[in-house]
Amino acid sequence: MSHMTNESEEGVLSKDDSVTQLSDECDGGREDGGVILKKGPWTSAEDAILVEYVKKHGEGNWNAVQKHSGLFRCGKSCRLRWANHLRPNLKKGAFTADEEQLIAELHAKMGNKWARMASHLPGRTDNEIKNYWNTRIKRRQRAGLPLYPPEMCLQALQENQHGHKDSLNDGDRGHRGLLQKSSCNIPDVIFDSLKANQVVLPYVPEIPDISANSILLKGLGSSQYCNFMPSTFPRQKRLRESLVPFFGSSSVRNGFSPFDHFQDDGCFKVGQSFGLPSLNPDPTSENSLTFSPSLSNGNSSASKPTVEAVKLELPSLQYPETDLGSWGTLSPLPSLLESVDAFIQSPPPTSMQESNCSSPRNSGLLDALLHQAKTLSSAKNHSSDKSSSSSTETPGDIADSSTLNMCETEWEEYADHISPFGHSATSLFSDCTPVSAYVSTMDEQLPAETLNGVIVKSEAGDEAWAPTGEKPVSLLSITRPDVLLASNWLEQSPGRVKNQAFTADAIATLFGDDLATDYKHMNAEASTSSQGWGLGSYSWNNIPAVCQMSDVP
DNA sequence: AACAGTATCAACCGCCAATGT
DNA sequence: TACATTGGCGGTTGATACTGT
Repeated sequence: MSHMTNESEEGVLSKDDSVTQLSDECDGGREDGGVILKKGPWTSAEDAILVEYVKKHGEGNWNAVQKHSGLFRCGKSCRLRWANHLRPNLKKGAFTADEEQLIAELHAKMGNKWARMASHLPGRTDNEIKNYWNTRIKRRQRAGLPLYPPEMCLQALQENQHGHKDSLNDGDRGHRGLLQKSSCNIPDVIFDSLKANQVVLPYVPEIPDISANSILLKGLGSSQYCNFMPSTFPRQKRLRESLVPFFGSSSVRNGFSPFDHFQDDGCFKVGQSFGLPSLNPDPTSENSLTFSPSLSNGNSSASKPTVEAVKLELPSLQYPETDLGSWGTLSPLPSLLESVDAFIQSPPPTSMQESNCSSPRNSGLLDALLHQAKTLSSAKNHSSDKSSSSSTETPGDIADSSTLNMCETEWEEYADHISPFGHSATSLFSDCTPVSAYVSTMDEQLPAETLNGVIVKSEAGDEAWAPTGEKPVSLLSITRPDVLLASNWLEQSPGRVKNQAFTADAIATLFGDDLATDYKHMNAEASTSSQGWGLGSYSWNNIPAVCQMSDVP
């Protein structure tokens, strides 16, 4: 008959444990094999029993502990107790500065892989590291400090740039391989999956697997402190948000964009980790863009009244070890920007080969919107121009165009103006919307600038909680992959001239003729620019935030 | 001193993959 | 091959300690 042995009878239960014992007797431990297993804090006597058992029988076979040692603990509990508290060589006490830095470094590379991180920290347990990260580091971020020390980011990226593998990486190659898939290459994974779903389903309402979501969030540098996109936002609204970029036009004129750092998620994370500012359109200064020292007063997690905070994983510098060098160079800022620019102009071929329609790099929401706009434009002009875009393609553009067309075809199947990726894709991008938690140091370098008279409209749902004394800031993002990829897509297209005209029509349809005119004009300039950057950025500079998907018929 | 809010820590839970039967 | 068991992992929760009012 099952029973819960009174530890006092065995000399196990101490006075201090009486409450626990009573509690266990009340709601009971888990009954397992006729024995009610104890839960709650371990007593020293239990520890002694477990230690003795492990000395005799070694680790493992934890379920046998209960059977053979008289401990009324489940095997899992025994293993956990041993691993976290009883095993030899455990290092207790606060983390040293070196350990803290190492944790940050490891987290930057691994994300929430606590066990793997623990393997690099002798004497430390995954639980310790996890708790540490969830408390001290978060607090650090709330205080406005960069999550990852800049010097660490710099070092790590420089090492990657030179193909150097430090001891940290050596022990984790297998995982690194995985990371390469789950970090910068995550979008491919996710969107491959999404595409697969699309084959079966006409509409993918959600990514069912939270892990996929979290992976993408990791990869795209989301942060629970940098993100306040409500997960329950109406799809349409979220899609609209995902399509409303906020590029400062100064980025074109000056040849420098504060968001050049963010041309891919890895680079974004670099920037984020460096405490680079986020661009927060200030709804109160209608046409201006301001760099806000957002979320820097430590209250970011307190959320805001109107927007449900989405609990997400902390950002990570999960860059692909081998690819990063070609993706971006982290060195003093100008070099970084140059590298990113270089990437923008010459994205790694592998990314195009490996990714497909489902990859946000050459497809995604912006493509979909553009296509939609094109369709509208075509209808508006009573001319079917659908084949024209493909007709301008050159053989070298097959890959891009095919994937684009593929997406367009699929996109057409979604008559509700929802992303072909469904809510998930939208929300994924939305959820990845970074709102920097770091104090801007670039306010003076990059003064606020108008958006060509376009009124920035901020809705309640667009508003994120802002630090005390500040007004809610819009979440409209400048680091959106869809924006970035759109820039790429437009830039790379050999049939760009026609596409530009075509796109201009689309923009005219969506946003008005003025913008389209500006668009064409700027494209003419951009096409001669060695920067090769103006097209995407300018076009998105001028898309008014007031445009809503709901406006699109 | 009392109370509330927050931080910290230990432990549990559910899921999943590997392994065994 | 199917099912059960085991171990590992990450997320979450609850108790306690700490701090500020």
